[in-house]
Amino acid sequence: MRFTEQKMISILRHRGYRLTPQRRAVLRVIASSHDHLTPAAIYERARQKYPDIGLVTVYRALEVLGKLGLICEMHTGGDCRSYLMRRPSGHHHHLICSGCGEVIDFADCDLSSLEQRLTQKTGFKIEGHLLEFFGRCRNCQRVDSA
Amino acid sequence: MRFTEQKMISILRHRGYRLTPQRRAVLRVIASSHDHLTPAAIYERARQKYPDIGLVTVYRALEVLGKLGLICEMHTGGDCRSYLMRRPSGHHHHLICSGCGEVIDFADCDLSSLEQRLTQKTGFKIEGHLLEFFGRCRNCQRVDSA
DNA sequence: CTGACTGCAAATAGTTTGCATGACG
DNA sequence: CGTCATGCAAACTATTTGCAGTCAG
Repeated sequence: MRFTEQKMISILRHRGYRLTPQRRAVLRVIASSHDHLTPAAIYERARQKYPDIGLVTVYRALEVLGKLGLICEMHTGGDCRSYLMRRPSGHHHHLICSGCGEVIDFADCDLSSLEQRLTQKTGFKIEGHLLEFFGRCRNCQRVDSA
Repeated sequence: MRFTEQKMISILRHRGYRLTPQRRAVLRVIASSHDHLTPAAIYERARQKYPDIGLVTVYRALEVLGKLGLICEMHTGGDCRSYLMRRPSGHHHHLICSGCGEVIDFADCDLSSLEQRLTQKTGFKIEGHLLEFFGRCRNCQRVDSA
């Protein structure tokens, strides 16, 4: 379901972008994390493998990766900063642990009956939706009750 | 379903906050708009009724109103800035027109079966969710096809 | 080679804070 | 009248842009 590093690299090349060590570093950080990361967090981690990378480059890499559909933004309930994570292909949603930040993707949402009802009631032509669940993962539940 | 201005004022007082002309202005702007507004937009509109208000005051008023549960944040799909609008009581969701920004609230979402499935599959204890629909309102559909 | 990419520094945008003054209750 | 609230300016954080040098292809 997830993009492999190789796959990502080939998509990058195929669309005429260059593969630089910096982009590879950003790619790896995102691909190897289950959490949603801020640009700053990605920068910090990328620096461990590639100390000379600049924060600006991280921003620019994220922009490119976003354009290619390899990563996507997160919308957490609390503050509204944009978080990012790797992206399986196509339509999907997130289940986010409020304890550790782990993110699980899922795709099987059935909102069609709700959508129909809303369309009838409002006359809106519905084109998309955003659905995210918040909760505690198994680990954090254990910690909670300890 | 929506809070009246009177109701809002009484809640404000009841919780020990003062009713100032600035807060009243912010309250009115939000209460009288069907769109989601940025702090800056609220500031601009409030200024028409109360020219001396400062942007900082708008931020602080929004903080208070948020604390009281009279307004809530919006999460649009596109950029991640926090938008705000008046709030009916309790749990609800938004249907947002991508054309004009009109927002319609609704509360009748049934996600319990999906929630159960996710809980079983992942072990997460689900505590909440964020659901928003995007589309075109009747008016904007008309404009689109013109 | 050469145009795309990087890194620095500086600019910009959005939001928060410190503090003296003002006004709600 | 005593606080709480306001408004200004300045601080801060997050992100974007300009530009000269660098490197992937």
